[in-house]
Amino acid sequence: MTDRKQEILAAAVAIADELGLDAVSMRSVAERVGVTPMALYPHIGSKSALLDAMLEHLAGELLPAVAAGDSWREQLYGLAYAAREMSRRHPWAGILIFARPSVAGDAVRVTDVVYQGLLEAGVPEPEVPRLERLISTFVVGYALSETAGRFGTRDPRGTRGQLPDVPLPGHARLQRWLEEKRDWDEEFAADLRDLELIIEAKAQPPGGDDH
Amino acid sequence: MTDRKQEILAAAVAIADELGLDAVSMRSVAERVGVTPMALYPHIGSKSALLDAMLEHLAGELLPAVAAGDSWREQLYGLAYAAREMSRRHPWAGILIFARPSVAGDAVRVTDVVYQGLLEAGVPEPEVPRLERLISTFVVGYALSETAGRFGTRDPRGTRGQLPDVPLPGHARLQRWLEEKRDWDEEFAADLRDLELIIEAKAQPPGGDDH
DNA sequence: ACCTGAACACCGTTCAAGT
DNA sequence: ACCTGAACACCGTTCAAGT
Repeated sequence: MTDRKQEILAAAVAIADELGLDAVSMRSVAERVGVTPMALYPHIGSKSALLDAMLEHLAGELLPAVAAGDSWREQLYGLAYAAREMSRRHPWAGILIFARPSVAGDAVRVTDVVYQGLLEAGVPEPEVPRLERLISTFVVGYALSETAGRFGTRDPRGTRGQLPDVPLPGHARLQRWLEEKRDWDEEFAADLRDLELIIEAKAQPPGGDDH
Repeated sequence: MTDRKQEILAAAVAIADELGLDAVSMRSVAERVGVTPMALYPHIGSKSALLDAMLEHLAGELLPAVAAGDSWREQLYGLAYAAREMSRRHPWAGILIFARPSVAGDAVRVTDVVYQGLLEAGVPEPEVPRLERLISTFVVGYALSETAGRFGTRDPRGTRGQLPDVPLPGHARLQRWLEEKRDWDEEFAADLRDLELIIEAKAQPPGGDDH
């Protein structure tokens, strides 16, 4: 990656962090770099390619969090928390991950760490890719729901929602818990523990000869 | 909702279905309705409000799938499959659901059905809202991953991915399974069964006095 | 090799004007 | 009450031209 491309990418990430992904335009990035919009094209190809590069940058940020951790539990929890923190640093991460089919080099390495963790946990080989997708879908979805505000106003008496004029027996019965302020850190941790239940249910003792 | 607003909404949905969400512009919608772009504003307020109306329309499409089903299992499975089918009818659904904080009237009713199902399954009341978010996050995330192609090229030898020059022990060990063609219907069903494990682990017998 | 400037076909939205 | 037309400040991208 050339210096110029690096510079363009950094400008795009900075703009997305500060003003949101919609504010990333060839024109705004060019202005930040100090150049004409058309000067970007030889370096990054197109707006679409720029977004792909931003996506790959995210995977690169995630990789360092992957090295540490002895047990598969530490590895997978560490990665999940790192992904969520990344989503808070870069609130546009979730949208990009879901909206763009990506197999960037570093993203594959992150996936590989999850594969290794699940294998170590004793998940049978044919089940591992599916469970990786299940877990990553949830983790990215959760992070995105947080940053996009999907979880924000589920109480129908919230600012934007008006109660439909039909009975809501579920909400009525849960009223007490719906009024409580949620701790999203705690909820994420509880969700991961629940997903661990699935892993443990699949896990088999590691063959006849235990090490 | 006035006839005109109905007509505008239908035009927007049709354009999104045919040409993608990005093709939905005030100008393209207006043209389809047979009117000037500015004529839309008194009826729908803004582009953002139009997207909110599209989101609410999705919840309205989901509601009929909710009525049927006797057991909580039938209800929750039925709803999950209906959501996935809706996402195939309207590939823009997932993006909109994740990107926009929504508590439309009908969306709350869908959530209420999930609450009722989880309560009936015996999940303790304080856990129900969290599990609803866990499940809905996964279901919408899965549907979006499918339509956006996130699952498409996870094999690093895929069309777009080039293998990084680092070893990938997980991929290496799973090579046989990664080469297999996936059945996404089957995978979704298997994922739902796994999530049911979580529900069952939380479930308690329905109190001392059985109804 | 790298950048510029003008141009094209698009956006959402405001505002004054028409009927 | 409902719609139009011109205008403003934006988009991504192409193409010919400059150094």
